[in-house]
Amino acid sequence: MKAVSEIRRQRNKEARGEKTRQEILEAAVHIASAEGLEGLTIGRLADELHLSKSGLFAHFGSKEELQLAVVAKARDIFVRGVVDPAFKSERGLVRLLAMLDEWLAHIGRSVFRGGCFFMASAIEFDSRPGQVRDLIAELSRSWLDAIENEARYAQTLGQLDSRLDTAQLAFELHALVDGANWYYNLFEDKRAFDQARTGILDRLRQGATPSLLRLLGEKSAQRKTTIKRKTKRKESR
Amino acid sequence: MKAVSEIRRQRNKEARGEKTRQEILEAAVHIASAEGLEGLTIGRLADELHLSKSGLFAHFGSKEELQLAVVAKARDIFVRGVVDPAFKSERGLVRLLAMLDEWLAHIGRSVFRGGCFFMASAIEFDSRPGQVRDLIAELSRSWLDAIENEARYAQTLGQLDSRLDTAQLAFELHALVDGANWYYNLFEDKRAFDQARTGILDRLRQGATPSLLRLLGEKSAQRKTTIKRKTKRKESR
DNA sequence: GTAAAAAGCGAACGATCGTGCTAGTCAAGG
DNA sequence: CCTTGACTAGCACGATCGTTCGCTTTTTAC
Repeated sequence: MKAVSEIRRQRNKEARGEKTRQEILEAAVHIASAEGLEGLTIGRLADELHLSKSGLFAHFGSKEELQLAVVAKARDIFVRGVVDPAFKSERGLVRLLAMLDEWLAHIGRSVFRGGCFFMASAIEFDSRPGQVRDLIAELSRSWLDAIENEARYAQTLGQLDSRLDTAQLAFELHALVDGANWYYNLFEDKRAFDQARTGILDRLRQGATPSLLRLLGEKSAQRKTTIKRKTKRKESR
Repeated sequence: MKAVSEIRRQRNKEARGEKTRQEILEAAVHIASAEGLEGLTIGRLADELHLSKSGLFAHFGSKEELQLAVVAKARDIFVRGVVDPAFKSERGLVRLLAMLDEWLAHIGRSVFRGGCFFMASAIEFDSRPGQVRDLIAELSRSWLDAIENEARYAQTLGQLDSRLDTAQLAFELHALVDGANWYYNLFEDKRAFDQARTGILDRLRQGATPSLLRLLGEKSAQRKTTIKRKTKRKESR
């Protein structure tokens, strides 16, 4: 009996409290991406959801708790939209490419109005000590590490030159997506993604072993190498 | 007579109003870099400068005017700290490298607590239409163009391969600095600049003509190419 | 069915936001 | 010396901020 009731309670708890909590966070993460985590205001959020300020507030207890929950929610969305799809690819260089492609596509889908949530909040909080900053840094670090790890695994598979500095590679790949996010959101120009992809493929080609070059050639048959593509100034958003 | 009085008046205007105005902007630009242009508050700014809110406010007339003035001030600082020094180098690839180096050094000096002012405010305002956003976009664009132009000039000098896509190159170089700014401010780790420099030199080497490779070799004699440097996990801040 | 617990609302708090209005200080011109 | 115009302070405004408290409604447990 107790077991059943607890399950019921659990189910119900998720059906009410947790459900609205998730709805709140769903809206909050979008506002926060546009207005910033600090610009995200409880009154505004309550209005948008037709809730009372106090009722909403009770779910979190403080603004910092809300911000932490929003960051966690953003991670969930990132995992579902980027990590999960990419991890369906086989490990190694294919997955590495998938991670970056899914990431770029995720940004291009404009899931958040303010571009990549983590890059925006990283820059917003980098000079603002506290739990929120720590969480953002931790999540950013682990994603950067995931990129590097996949590159290292590609080395063990003989897909990437084993002398390659994978930390350097991960930094550059990340930077290219970073740059695309900046360019796309500031200039509203989707060519950012082409440029990022071109750069990414160049980086990988540069470190690829001969056998792998063929694989890469297939994966991007339509794409010529940088040096052969002169600028085509055609707005394509 | 009229001319003299006007000059005097001008001088005085600069000696009083313009002087405090500059002092205000000096403080404002630093606060804005840490708290964001929106987080920059008039009350806070007035306290810091021991001025009354209304007295300070009168200098600008609206918060948006203040923000615009702050962005303009940030540009001045950027020009003085990055552009001017770099433009002492001879045109072409040397100057291109100087621009990027000065830029990285500028960020590394932590002139602003929140990292590169324009990257921070670009991300803050990219989904916030208005004059401020437009100004930031315009200044960012012209700096990116300046990088590309210098690369193009290097082509005319025969320092860079003429088949190189300079827009792509400028994008990647910018992205590397962008990445360094992100990494440095989030992780407080100066290795970001080494990684960015390594990437930059690799990009330039990649497009360099044979004669230029020697020049580059001198300019970075102590620095090996990426593929030979394995990660040295030594924290160096 | 009833008691307990969870969820949500309304009003109010002190603080601070951006912005006006009024009056006073102060250097410069006639 | 008086006027003028730029500069600054004081005060107050309505709005909104994060947060608290007490109350009502809904849901759950037995």
